[in-house]
Amino acid sequence: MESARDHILKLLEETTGEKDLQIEVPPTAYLGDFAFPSFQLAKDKKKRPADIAEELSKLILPDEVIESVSSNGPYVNFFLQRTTVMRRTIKEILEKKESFASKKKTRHALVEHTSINPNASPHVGRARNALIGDAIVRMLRHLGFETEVHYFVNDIGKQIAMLVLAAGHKNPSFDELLELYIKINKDVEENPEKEKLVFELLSQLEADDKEVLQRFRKVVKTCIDGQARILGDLGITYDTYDYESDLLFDGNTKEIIAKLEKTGKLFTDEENRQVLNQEGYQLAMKAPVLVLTRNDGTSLYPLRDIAYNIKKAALAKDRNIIILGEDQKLYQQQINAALSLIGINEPEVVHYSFVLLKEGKMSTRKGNVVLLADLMKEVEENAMKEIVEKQKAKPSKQLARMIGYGALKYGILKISPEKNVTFDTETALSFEGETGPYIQYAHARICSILEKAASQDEGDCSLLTNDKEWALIKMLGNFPHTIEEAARQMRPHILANYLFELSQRFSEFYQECPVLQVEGPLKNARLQVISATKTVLALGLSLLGIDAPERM
RNA sequence: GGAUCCGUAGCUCAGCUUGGAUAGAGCGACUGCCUUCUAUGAAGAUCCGGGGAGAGCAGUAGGUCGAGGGUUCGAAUCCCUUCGGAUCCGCCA
Repeated sequence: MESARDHILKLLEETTGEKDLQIEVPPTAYLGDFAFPSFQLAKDKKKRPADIAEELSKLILPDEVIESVSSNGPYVNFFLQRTTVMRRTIKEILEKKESFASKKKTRHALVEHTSINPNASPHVGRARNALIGDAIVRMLRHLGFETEVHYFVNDIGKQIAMLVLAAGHKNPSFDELLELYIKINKDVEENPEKEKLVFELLSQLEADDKEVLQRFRKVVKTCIDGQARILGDLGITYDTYDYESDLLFDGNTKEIIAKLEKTGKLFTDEENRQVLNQEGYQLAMKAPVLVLTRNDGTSLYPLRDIAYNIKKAALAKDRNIIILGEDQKLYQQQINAALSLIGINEPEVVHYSFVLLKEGKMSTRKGNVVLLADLMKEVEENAMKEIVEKQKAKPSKQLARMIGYGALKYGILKISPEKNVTFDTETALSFEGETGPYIQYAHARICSILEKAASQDEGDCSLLTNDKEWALIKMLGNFPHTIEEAARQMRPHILANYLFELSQRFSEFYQECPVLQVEGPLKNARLQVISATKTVLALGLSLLGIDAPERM
């Protein structure tokens, strides 16, 4: 169904003959529900903005959706026909339920996210990648994208080789890996001769030594299984794990070299390595080159990465998305430049900044990290304590997880990706203010009201005359536009912020508009309002990967 | 040294991509409401005064939008300079 927003845009475009006009929400409600600023139009037509606005306000006639149109200086202000819009919005949400604002599956997307080095238990900084990626996946799926999720496993690096060395022929558990990893890093740093052993392992691997390969595979498997279990507990899953080692002897790398050779940008350096000249791509480097092979012709990581990107580009039909830390920015530009050279579409990249600790940066190598698994445990325990204290719901591990993980996820997702986050446990554990549990709580309150209410008959929306009711329903009507924007920009925090605001609108509404204490058609109408609100809250939370408990 | 991102209330952040009406939230502070618990005062009370609590609501205080310049009828938003923080700048992956 056409939203009020689209309806106004259509009328404006018909009236002015212009396209791609923008409308906005006025700063205060008494100015209207939507507004059209006429500055741009005035510039094009060389008229005074106020004149245009006045003219338009007379040309656009009220209809079943628009109650009145007026001009205020350079703005055309639209007041909606509240009853109609409220009735339509509520009807649509109640009919479509969790498929509200969804679209038919007609498009396809590939999203690569997380892709943590398989060396240890993930820390909260890495979690940011997974959470952002997962939310984008969920939003895309809702918006009609058949979406496949990929995880790239860097299983043949020096870091893994060190871990293999440290593990020896033993079979360390996932929990032991972190300690081993820290120890071996220190060890190698202090004893340079150990480094030789590391490189020896790597060259054995590349020489296709089956026994060494097995040792690598075993450690990597322990690691990936452990990481997948933790992320799986958070509800984050992957369709495909792509192993870098599979690209090692892949003939594709040879083909890529051949293709690049034809561009004339590839040269062999004094050490007999294949190097790509990247001048002319405005890369902020002292020497814009990308080294692709060793002198023995074996591939270096960038070449394998290009091969991987080509693979993904072939799979991704409409959108090809990757989530990367800000440290990968320049490197990804290099990869993109190489891709464009051989006519491959580059992926859409979301870069996020790091999570810092009060004490400084996190480094798995040095061991100064907050492990995701530890934090998950802590928020769960914290939530359990709250539940027991409040005694409003039956305490259960499941509920404590819903609330605790909700707090954790929301705390990270509400911040725009390019912002540095200084992580502070106390804030992450808080359930007050702009937090996941606040939103979950609004949802749970609605559930218990609906449970107490007997009748669910058709209500009469013309009885909804309170401004808070209108503000709440208008907010519900903004949901489709919000997730479109969040998915288009690949910025889940837009949805997170929306849900908080929606919860606020609900609380304000409930403060002024009793539901159970009124009777008859008004009661039914209000029950429908909160029922629709519940649907949107639960749906929105689910798109962020957050559960919406019915009691808490 | 070069490049990119960030800098908005005491603290944490939206708003910036697409310039536009009085720059918005949350936390913390103060005030009130609501809900709830409670010792106690008088025989007692659904009332009054006291105390506590809160995933509830509101009001108040809190701003040179890091600084300086420019473009524009109009700048938190665009451009330049500058300061502070983060990140990166061939033989790691």
